Amino acid sequence: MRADARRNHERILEAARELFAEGQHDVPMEEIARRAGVGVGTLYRHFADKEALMGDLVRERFLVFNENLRDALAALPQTPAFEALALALRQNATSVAEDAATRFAFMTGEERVFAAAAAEMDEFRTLAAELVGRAKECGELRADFDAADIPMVMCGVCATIDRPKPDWDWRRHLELVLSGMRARATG
Amino acid sequence: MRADARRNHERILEAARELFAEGQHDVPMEEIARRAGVGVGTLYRHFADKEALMGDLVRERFLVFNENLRDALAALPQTPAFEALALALRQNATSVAEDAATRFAFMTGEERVFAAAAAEMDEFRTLAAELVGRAKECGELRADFDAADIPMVMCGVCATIDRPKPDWDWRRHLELVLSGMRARATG
DNA sequence: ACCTGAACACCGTTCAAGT
DNA sequence: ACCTGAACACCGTTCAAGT
Repeated sequence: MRADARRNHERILEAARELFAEGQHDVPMEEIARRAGVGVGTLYRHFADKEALMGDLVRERFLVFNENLRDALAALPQTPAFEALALALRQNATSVAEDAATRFAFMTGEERVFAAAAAEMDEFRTLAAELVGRAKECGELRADFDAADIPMVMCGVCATIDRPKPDWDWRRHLELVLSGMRARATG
Repeated sequence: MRADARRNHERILEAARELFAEGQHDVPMEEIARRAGVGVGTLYRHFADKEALMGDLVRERFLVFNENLRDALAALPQTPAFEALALALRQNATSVAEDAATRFAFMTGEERVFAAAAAEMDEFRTLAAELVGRAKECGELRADFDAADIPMVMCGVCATIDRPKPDWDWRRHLELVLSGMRARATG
């Protein structure tokens, strides 16, 4: 790939992140191209369509998620496994809250958006399963919790993050879910 | 309103429900009009725009939610308050799961969609507050749970309902949340 | 009063022409 | 190889003409 092409690729992603961050709910491809300083044709040369562009944003976000999960695993066993898991989920939610582009992609994205991040999502599942296993072993996480429940509950918290209301607070939502995950004290 | 106009109004809502139920993610206004047997102009005579149409679908769904909450209140005190609340939430989630049109409206709707159902949502909040109060009184619901958390967690479960994945199960999600809501046994 | 559908606007996507 | 932007397709919405 030529140097100018690579630069354009980066500029397009950056322009998308900027425009979504500026608050409009959706952003036209035309506008993303203009902000990136390229023609629409160039945008479509780099990304098959809008879903592919959003897929790349999702992919980058999963790289961050996975780093948070790896940090959590690295903190074991000094940190109790449930607390390490809870911290990683709080970090992931915060990272989504700060990135309007990914949030839009998560909420409106069809299958093809997530297909672009399949490898990273696989790694996410593997790391989550490891962490969930460790937290169950020490009896801090309820025994019937499944690793696949992690993406599911995160999806729920994301929905709250994405539609802020005066009397909603996604941190409360997450803490409530964490509380449901925590094992009850055994008699 | 003339009889034929009233019939058209009903037909349009019915057509929208049908088409969304048939599985496409979104449905063009043109297609809704055709299915209802009217011109697009007529559709726009009955509903200011697409959001207003979806708002009416949301409004009807809230009528069902409120009925479920009233049933729960009527079952007190024979039924324990927390169980009555849990049943109502399960019924509401099931009703959303069976209505693709409302689900789409909930997930993609902007403020204006919910504005159309403002009165019904107010009643929902009132009923939910009453039920939450009763469940706290008997110590079955955790004391720091707020009535406003009900719509918030339901929004999270809706997100799971709306994007089914092979290893996700919205009923599990709801039960997990309910488990987080339940008061811990006091020492 | 209410209905109709051609026409317009907006935005995702393509492609012939350029460097 | 890569870039450009005019052109096309699709869909939400309007409005002049009809009953």
